Amino acid sequence: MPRSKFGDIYRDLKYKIESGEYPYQSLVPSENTLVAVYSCSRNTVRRALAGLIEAGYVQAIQGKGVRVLYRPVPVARAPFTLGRMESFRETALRCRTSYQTRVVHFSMTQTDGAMAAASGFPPGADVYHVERVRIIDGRAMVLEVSYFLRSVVPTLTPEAAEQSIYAYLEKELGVQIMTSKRTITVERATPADRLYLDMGSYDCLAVVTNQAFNADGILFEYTVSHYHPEYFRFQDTASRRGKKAE
Amino acid sequence: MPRSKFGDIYRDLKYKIESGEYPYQSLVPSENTLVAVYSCSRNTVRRALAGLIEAGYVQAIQGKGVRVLYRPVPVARAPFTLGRMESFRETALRCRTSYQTRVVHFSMTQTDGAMAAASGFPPGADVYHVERVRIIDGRAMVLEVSYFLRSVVPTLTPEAAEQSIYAYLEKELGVQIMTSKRTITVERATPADRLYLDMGSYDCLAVVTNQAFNADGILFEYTVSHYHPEYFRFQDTASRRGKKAE
DNA sequence: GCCGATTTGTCCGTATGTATC
DNA sequence: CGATACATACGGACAAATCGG
Repeated sequence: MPRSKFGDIYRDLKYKIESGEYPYQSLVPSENTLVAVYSCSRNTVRRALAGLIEAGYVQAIQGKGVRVLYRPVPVARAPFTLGRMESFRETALRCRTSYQTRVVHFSMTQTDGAMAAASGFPPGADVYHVERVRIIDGRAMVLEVSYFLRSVVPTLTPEAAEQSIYAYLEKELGVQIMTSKRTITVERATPADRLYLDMGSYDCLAVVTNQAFNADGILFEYTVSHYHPEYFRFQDTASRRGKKAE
Repeated sequence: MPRSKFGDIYRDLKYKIESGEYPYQSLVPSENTLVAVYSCSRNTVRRALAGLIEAGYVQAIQGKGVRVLYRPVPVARAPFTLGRMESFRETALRCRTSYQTRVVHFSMTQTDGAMAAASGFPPGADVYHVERVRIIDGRAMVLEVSYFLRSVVPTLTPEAAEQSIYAYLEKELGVQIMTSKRTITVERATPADRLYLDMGSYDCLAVVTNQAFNADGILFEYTVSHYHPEYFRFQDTASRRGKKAE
């Protein structure tokens, strides 16, 4: 379902880079060449390139060309990588591992003052409270504590939570995540972490708090994920100019 | 030094959002309105908005408008925040804290096989090897192990490393970081960490590995930073569509 | 439910500036 | 200097989504 031309070009170029057709340190064809290849305007080519730049795949150099910075990641050191906006299920599929979700808590409650301040929910709002353990290759590696706003997510069941909640939200309720704010910190393992995860001798873990907004700009999900250190990895790319020059 | 019109508009809108003129959940003026306000084309307005979307400040909703998602962060919980591309010095200044850098190792060496594989440098390349401890408010909080490619950075001194290396590179050598790839993991503290940092009872820390490319697309810096858990925080925003639709 | 106005999303063409070679 | 390549900016056109009458 190609919904945009620049998206098609983005994916095509990305594939050509990943497959080695445009190797590390080489220059991709010039914008004008790509205009001819894809039969589109320069504007459209530039939008596709902008996506690759943001993804860290290439770097544009004025007057020279667009250089490939992508190199395949050694698989051994990438058991579980964050970076893009994807669900646990998508991540597991991408990594080709067996996965499983266990719901260890499910209830309905209301936000109190402290929780509202931390999450961004309005105080006294009705929310679902779900706690899940993510299991990869038989090892419990993530403990996720989630809250869903009932005014946006009116019905939620432990069964849906056991599967992919996002698939359920999108297909059954028509709720889509449009924007997502994430914060990563390192914190000491709590008793709950030790109870549910195979912490071994580790006493800290990676904590990712996530706020998700739907298409109406309403904050409807607040999730705190506790990752086992050995299964946490986050990748990121930053470019200096060309975007905002702050 | 306003070097681009869309940059000016981006900064102006950002300021208006931060100052509360466009409050949380409100809609900023429509694109056509902004075109009239700033006397520019719609394309230019849209690029400014694209920057705000990527920064997580706003969310565009087709047919409705552009909604403000920004809310000021509680200062108490933000001692030291990564997220943008900035140097230690810039971060310290932004957080209005006293800071200090101690160079604990300085040498010239060559990359061996394992190091080359991890860093991305070519094997056998001449590099500077620098280890620095970052001190904030009297507490040693970051241990940084850096390697600089000598073919790009021909001269480097312990004195320059004690100050801001990036300022030195940019002003003295004309070397600029254009693209930067970052990976965040959580790892067990090493003896070196315990030696230099006030680890207390923590046995893990946040590890940020960084690869920096210059304007020619050459990888010239590889840095591994070990952050004390209490002083590490990373923020991020993701948007679903409008960019690449992968 | 329909229609029209508004608003954002996509795409095109063109022109000019700036950096590299 | 000229040719090439990316950066910025302008203008116009149509599609898709939203909302109100």
